[in-house]
Amino acid sequence: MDTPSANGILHSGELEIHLGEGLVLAGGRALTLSVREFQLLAALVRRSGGIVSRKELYRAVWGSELRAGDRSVDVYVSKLRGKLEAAMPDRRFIHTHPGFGYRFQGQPSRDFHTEAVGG
Amino acid sequence: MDTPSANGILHSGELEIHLGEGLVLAGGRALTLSVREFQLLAALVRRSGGIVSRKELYRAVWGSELRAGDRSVDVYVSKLRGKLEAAMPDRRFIHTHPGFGYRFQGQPSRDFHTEAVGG
DNA sequence: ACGTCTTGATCACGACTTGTTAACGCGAAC
DNA sequence: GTTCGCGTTAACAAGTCGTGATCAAGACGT
Repeated sequence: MDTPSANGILHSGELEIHLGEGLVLAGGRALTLSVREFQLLAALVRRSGGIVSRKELYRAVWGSELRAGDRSVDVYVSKLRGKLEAAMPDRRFIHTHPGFGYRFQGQPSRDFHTEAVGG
Repeated sequence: MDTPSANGILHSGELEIHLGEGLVLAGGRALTLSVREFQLLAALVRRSGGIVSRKELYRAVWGSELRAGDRSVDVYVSKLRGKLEAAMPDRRFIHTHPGFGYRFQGQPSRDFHTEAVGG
């Protein structure tokens, strides 16, 4: 599911992230992301399947230490979700793990109690 | 069945506990546990197969002494059972030993006089 | 059988965390 | 100068957590 590929392209499910160019293709369509949005997505996808804490995400994207009360990560996760969802409705890529952080999942998982995957 | 710390990942049967991230995979799927639920599970799995008393569990998870009448451990065992059972029905991981405490068992055991797992 | 203590399960409520949107200032492009 | 998008902070909404209370069910000795 997750190809860390040599050439600088991350694949995860139907997402294709061209690291060098800042380009993201979702199911073939190009997304328009700001620099921060892009970096945040890249940071999450690099650790696809794992939970990444806000501290780590902040370090990875902003390059400094997360200060108490700073909600930037949450705001950008929200924006990112909006754009991903616009491109691919009925897919949820970024999952919240309260108290721990966020987790990116490229493949939909045969989820045990929800997942109304239409037809 | 039980691999103590390869790199911060506990395996027990079909459970995979990533200690650093707070991530639990049950049969490949990610569970969403609260911090306490996660720590409780980790404390039980660390002593997989052995009985862990409420006192010990409380110390391990809450970091202080269990006070008389405090039912927190029981409540969280119940929550944990619920989530584990949702992920893997017809498996029972956490066993009660009345008067002693709780015991985690990763593998289903073909036990000689108990375990009527009605099929 | 009975009574008693332990454990299972659920609820309500306050505290806290996370989601989301809007306002503001800034700098770039025109 | 005006317009535009971006990034930050603030504000409010929505959701989650953890605790103690409560009642049902189970274990255990007599």
